[in-house]
Amino acid sequence: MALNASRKPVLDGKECDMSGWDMDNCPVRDVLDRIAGKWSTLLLGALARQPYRFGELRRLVPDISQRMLTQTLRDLQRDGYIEREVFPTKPPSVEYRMTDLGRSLFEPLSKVLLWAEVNHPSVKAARVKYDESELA
Amino acid sequence: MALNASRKPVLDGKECDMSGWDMDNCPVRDVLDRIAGKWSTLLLGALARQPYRFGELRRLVPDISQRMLTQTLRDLQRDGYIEREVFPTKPPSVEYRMTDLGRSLFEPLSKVLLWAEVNHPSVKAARVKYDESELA
DNA sequence: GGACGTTGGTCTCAAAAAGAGACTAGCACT
DNA sequence: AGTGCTAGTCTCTTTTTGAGACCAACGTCC
Repeated sequence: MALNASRKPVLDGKECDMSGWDMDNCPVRDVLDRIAGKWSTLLLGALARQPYRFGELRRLVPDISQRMLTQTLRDLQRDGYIEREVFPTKPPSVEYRMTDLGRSLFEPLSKVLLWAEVNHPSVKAARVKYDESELA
Repeated sequence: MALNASRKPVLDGKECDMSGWDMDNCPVRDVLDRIAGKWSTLLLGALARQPYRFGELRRLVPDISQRMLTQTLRDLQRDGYIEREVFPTKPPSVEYRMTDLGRSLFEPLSKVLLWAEVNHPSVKAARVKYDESELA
């Protein structure tokens, strides 16, 4: 059984030590499952810039359904990342804005978004390579 | 229409300026949609520590189905974050390990994981508060 | 004054994704 | 000979998501 050539942590243990993670009651999963949705990061990114109203967000993210927009906003609100305020205009308008907690989350999250933007070519190249080797 | 009280960017524009995002062909979405899956970050976190075999990962993440484990690993492999190597043992064993690209992604990603761990109490508190105000 | 647009949703139905569990093949161990 | 290990795949059911109609109350246009 000489498989395990290099079994030492790749990252500094202080930065992110998952060894103590309780898989059945994992705080990281509990938090991440919510923000890992298809639309969550997108909406957080938009609201990190400025507050938006429901219809503005719908226009900003054209291929989201109203159903998912409502649901995602509710989820983000429930977890405390955004606030919802109704204005008694006619018809009533609703504004969504980021909370301090949301901004605090978006700080590290924006780093990942930036990574994605920068490394998109590498990922696309990897896909091409994989697909080529697959059809062989 | 005095809704828009504070419409200036919340974060430093240099860090993450989404203003130029093309929603119809967005690199960030293209990359993130893959790693935003329920299991992706968990597997990346595990493989960031050390290489694992299929069965080891299954035992490490008990509530993942074999089907989703296979599929998620394939997706991560296709995007170039992990490598798959088959050893001609009997029965054959398969080892998964992180690539340099994967490690480069996991660096900012681990910051988000850390945030989740640290701020889990705040999120749970926000949920309680929301649920209380809802049933009123 | 009646048709139409606007607001922020909800409701229903269809499609896609995910979960549960049986099944595979070849070999080792008992 | 029976059992278990390996890394999956296949099928079936349940959950999630998407597409689109519908809502009520008001403003505007003609």
